Amino acid sequence: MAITIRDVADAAGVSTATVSRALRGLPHVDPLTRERVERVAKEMDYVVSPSASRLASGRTGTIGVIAPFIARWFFSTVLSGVESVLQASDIDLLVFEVGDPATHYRIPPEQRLRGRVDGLLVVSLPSDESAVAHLLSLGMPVSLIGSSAAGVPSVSIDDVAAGRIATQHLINIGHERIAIISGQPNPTGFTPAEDRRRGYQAALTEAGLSAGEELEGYGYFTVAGGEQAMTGLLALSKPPTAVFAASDEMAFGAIRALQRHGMRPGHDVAVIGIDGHDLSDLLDLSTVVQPVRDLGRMATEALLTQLRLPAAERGLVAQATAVPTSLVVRGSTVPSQGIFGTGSRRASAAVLG
Amino acid sequence: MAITIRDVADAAGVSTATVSRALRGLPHVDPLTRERVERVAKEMDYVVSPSASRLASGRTGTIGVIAPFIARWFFSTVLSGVESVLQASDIDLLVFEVGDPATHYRIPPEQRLRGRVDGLLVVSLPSDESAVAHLLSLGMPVSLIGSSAAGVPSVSIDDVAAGRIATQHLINIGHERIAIISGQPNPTGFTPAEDRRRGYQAALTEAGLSAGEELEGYGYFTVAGGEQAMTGLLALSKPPTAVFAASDEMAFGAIRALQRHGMRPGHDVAVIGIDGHDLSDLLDLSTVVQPVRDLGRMATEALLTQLRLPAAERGLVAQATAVPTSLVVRGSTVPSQGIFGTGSRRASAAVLG
DNA sequence: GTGTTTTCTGTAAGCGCTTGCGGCAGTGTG
DNA sequence: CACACTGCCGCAAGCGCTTACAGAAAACAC
Repeated sequence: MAITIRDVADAAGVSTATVSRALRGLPHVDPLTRERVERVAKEMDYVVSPSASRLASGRTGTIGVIAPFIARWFFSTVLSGVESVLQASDIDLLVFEVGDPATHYRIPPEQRLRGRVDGLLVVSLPSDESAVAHLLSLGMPVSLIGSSAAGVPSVSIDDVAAGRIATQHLINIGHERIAIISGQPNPTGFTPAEDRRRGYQAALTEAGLSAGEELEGYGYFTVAGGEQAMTGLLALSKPPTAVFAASDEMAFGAIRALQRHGMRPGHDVAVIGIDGHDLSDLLDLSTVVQPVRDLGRMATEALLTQLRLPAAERGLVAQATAVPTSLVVRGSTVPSQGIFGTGSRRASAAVLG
Repeated sequence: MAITIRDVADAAGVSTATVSRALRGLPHVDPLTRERVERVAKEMDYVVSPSASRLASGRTGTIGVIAPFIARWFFSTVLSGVESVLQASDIDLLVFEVGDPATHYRIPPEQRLRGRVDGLLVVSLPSDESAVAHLLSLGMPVSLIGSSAAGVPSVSIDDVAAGRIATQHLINIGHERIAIISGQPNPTGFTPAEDRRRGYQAALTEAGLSAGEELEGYGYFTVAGGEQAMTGLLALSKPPTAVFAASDEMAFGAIRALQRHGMRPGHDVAVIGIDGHDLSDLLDLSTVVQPVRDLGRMATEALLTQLRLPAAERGLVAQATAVPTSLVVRGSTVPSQGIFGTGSRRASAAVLG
């Protein structure tokens, strides 16, 4: 049915070996021959059979992305960054959704990977020693996104610094009773939650503030998780005046909890998140922006670089790249503006007047 | 290196053919033999080589998802629905991000697909005749998600009905000057935008209201697009009192525009969207909820069913499935409540009291 | 008991590429 | 002019499966 390399070879008057070499840009092919083969192949609308090529070469031309979820902002944004790089490189993208890092996350078993992908991008790997070991035992290039581990290349922000920046901002605008909402301090959780908390604590300590343990709220990295944690904090006899949420979605949840209590973010309680979520602007949320799409992009490029190297030279460059973040201040941390920016300010003024 | 079917065959004392048949659950294998082969294969930790299997069988065990974007709520949610079905079936998922339907959307060229996937899931296919034709010419099972076309199986909501329901709701709560924000009436746009507008117009007509053309706002299906369109509407000499946005993200944009103008959604201008976006609850947005994850799930199941059929029997069942929606009313269409639901209501009550 | 099925299993021919190796011109070198 | 190179190219052996097809054995019929 479909035309094969044999057909092209015959039509071009060369052997299949030459067609293969010519089409893949390998050396040892006469420029004129190459040109002729390319022309013939194009005319015949020939396209290499991926399966045959993979079987013969042992390479799959595919990389896998392992992520806890697909449908959440952070992960889908990373994914689109990955895709953008891959599009130019005719490498395929295989997606594995593996569930929550804190609970049922698990790297697809070797059988699911072996022979399917040449390399792996792992998003939000749990800070579990064995997970890292397992990953390395796969014997293929790996690149982490959004978390890091010794001995594995990774691309992420400096989470400790991000937590510190967010917290310092709250301190700078005059808060002293500052809570945090983050993921459970779970051994199998993932490092960013832990690191951001460390940044938070460091900032408090540096400012001479104490971080009461009752000001640490935990929850899933979701709107619901943030809402629940914030609700808990509001129930304290002495609630915080400001909250640092370890993700924008958690911050959204905090905002929601405030709303439900008839309070206004920025006005009654300051809120800041981390991420630079698409909708943080809409919700007037201050946040430490991380270039999520670039995270995916950079990690992919690093992985592709590895893959292009002969296997022997790999792994010598397990680099951990930290990309810069930027603080974006919005109404949720500017008391005088209230949560809804211009609009609410006017409305409030009207009511108050 | 890796162990092959040959090794298993030798260890089990049978031929490779028998191993192949036994492991794939084909008939004509003695139960005892099958059991033995399975045990040996397991002990040896054998896993079939995908490339070899694909080359020999001509099947790829992979389906492709073609979507305009990956990082937007609707698409990533569909994708996760697809994944959830695939996870149980050891079929691989290849993702193709193709860009905006209204502009540079284009189905990956045949060469990119041939030999790579057995079937295709196409999300938000442009209502372009040639795109459909191209798709069918691929000669592989296809299933559309979120749009429909004659002769191709599809899973989507009834967009006309959804538009009508949303608009009727606005009419029901007393509005007469109702605007719409939707995508450009572009021939290469995608059908939902068009259909939702038709539902809007039908509802107006049925209610004896006229739809002035100046009340039709256009923009991209994004927050920015919605904001821009809403801003235009607000600049009218006689702005609408209610707005139906063809997607929740556009509705978010509309809300944002209102905020910027010092107006409150639900209070000054009613807003309703379509989608049931994760954050519509947070923004107190009324919306016509569509079960997006299920869309992906159902389409995938339909596709898998097709793939399991012998090629000859396929295509006879090009069914267009319409899944039900549900109207969720929130503060953005309940004037007395204002935008912030319970919280604001209480606040208002306090103020009013 | 012979002839016919049925059930199970093996043989072997691919599937369409890649790649190590060798051959054969053509070009330098002494 | 013999020699060794160098540059191109073809041969052919796989890569690890799947799947007609055929054969052997067991089960059944008469």
